[in-house]
Amino acid sequence: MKAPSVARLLLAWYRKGHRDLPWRSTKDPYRIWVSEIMLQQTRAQAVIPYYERFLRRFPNPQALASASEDEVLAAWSGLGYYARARNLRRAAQRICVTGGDFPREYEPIRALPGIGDYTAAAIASIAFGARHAVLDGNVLRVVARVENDSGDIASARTRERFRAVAGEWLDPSDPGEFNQALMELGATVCLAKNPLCLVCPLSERCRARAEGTAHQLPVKLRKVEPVHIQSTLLVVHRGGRVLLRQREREARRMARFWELPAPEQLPGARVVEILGTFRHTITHHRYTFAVAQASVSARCAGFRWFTVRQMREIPLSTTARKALAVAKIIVP
DNA sequence: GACGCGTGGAG
DNA sequence: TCTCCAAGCGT
Repeated sequence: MKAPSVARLLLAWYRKGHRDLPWRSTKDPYRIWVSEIMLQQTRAQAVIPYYERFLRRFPNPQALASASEDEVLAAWSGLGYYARARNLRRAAQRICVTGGDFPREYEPIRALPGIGDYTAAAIASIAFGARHAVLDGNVLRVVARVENDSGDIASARTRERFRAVAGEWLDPSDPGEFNQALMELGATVCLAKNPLCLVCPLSERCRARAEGTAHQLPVKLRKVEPVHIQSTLLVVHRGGRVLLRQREREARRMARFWELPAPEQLPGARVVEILGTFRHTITHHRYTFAVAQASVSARCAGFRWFTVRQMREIPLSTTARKALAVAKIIVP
């Protein structure tokens, strides 16, 4: 008797029960799109509240396209990778200019800003049933283990090989559900650290499990050394308002975000008292910030005063949020 | 191909 | 406390 296919095993497992995530209950390409962008390098748990708030605020591409960049960034603030939000808005504008309907084919979807191979395959398969296998971190891990393939997943050759395997596995009758099932398996069973092989529907045909190599796959060679940085953020408040500066439009990262000044950015400031410290990591940069209460005598060109209420309406950096929490001006 | 980009959770 | 990394993309 022929062994059941990967797709059959996987879909049977998936249909038996999976996490109830809000974007699973829709085929609206706009909602699928927003969820896929938010999920890039971001855990589902972190995405859920942002997804729901974002869609209430921008329920369709037209609403998103007509919003200001600051409004969109404010809704994204805290989620990270802010280029995603800028690209999302730009893509919505492009969609609205070209008729207002979300593209239905892989190629035009792939051509939108912020959409790469993964996201195009995810949207095309989930929203439109197109036969494209997704290749994300979950799929790479599952394929590496089932095939017991120790290729470096940062290399293009390995990724092409893995993509071919996922394409072989793909269930042509429901590519979208198959893709989600494969990613769900990676997210909940075929875990990076501690794979739950005992409950895995693919364990019978998993070569890494047979060889005992699951925990060391997939192989990723490159590694960036962390850099430790110490700095100070100044909290200047006066009459219930706090002094903030805005990053330049051209800044490489977090452009247009409002943040607290460092001492060198506010030369006239006088430190009154150190209120505390906190840590924050941005990619491989590990910051330790001291939070200092400070005062200024003169007016501060390029700065603006914000109330706590106003801060909810602007893109506010997470370092500023953490520092203002240390200063007990906002609640974390 | 290698980097840079945010954040918070898990172990 | 520290490391690793989670539904990637653009340069």
